Amino acid sequence: MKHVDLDKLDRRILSLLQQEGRISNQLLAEQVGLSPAACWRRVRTLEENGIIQGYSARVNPEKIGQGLCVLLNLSLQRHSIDSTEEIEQQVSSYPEVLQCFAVTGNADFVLRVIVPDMASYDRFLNEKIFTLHGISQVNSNFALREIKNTETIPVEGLDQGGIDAPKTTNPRP
Amino acid sequence: MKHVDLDKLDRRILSLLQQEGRISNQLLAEQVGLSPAACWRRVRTLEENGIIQGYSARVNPEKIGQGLCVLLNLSLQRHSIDSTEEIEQQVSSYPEVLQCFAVTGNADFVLRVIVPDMASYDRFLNEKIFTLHGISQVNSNFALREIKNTETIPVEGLDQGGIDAPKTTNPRP
DNA sequence: ACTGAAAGTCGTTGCAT
DNA sequence: ATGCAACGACTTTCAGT
Repeated sequence: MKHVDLDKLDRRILSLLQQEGRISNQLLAEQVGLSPAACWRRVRTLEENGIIQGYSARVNPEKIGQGLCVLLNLSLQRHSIDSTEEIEQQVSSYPEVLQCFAVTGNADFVLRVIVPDMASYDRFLNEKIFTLHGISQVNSNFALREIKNTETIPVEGLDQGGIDAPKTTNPRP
Repeated sequence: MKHVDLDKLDRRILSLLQQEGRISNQLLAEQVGLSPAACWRRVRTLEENGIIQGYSARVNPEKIGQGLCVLLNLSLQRHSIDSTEEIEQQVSSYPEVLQCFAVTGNADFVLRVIVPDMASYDRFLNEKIFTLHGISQVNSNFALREIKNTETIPVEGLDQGGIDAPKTTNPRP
């Protein structure tokens, strides 16, 4: 199997740490029902396994003048399908690009771009997108409103996929 | 003006805290060139201003069996344009939906959905999307690869928007 | 607005179960 | 894999500049 199995306590820890990444280990331990030491060791293990990749401050983009969010659909010329790696590296290096996925459908890539305003977006396109080699189409969809924006991966009381019988023993092999 | 002006130190703090949300205040202070107390007060202020909205653990979805990411384009029937609020509330409540934006272009909404596998996505669509009232079109683009995925808002050495003259005084009004 | 020190709190380790 | 206990490190506050 590809992914790690987590017991109820690990999932609770992950859930709490996704909400409150700077919660003290003592409070965390209390809320999951463990001693601080036991809790700390579990967090440690989750970090070492790469399940917890790190911790971040969540910054409100509007409050620092980065209020324009754009979903950019990018298509490549078919003959440049092997120059994608260069494009991907370039795009990754742009701080305005928060997310980039290679996708099925009409476009080859979907990017989420964040900039202060339209003038900045215009500059971004002209300087950083239109200059890429092998681009065939660029389509910008502007975010009118943000309904939901979280990085909280579901871990608790949740569809675990597959059709496995529920496990009652050996929670952490 | 809508957004808050930050000086170089605040921007450095934001940058560091976005990368290492659990860095100790001492190290942070050291890296920005302040005393721990001064640094701590600035962080405090950034939190109180809502510039720092909170802290999160970054969880690797693949490692916990949430390996399928889908960009879902949702269109509404034109006559149900005022029942959007109900749809938005429902969609927000789904843990599989990490992001949802109202956008310009062909679709009305773009959602980023995360599930364990295709079977789960099938269930998600049937149980939580197709059951929404007022939907006209649903289009799923599957993420083949994740080129970049960060929530790190650009704050340092960066396009601040507009054409204002550079400020040299009054960094924190 | 910053520094430095004081007091309280917390993270981290080793040991026993 | 857990709990307890102890030490060192840290956060947070307050007076002084």
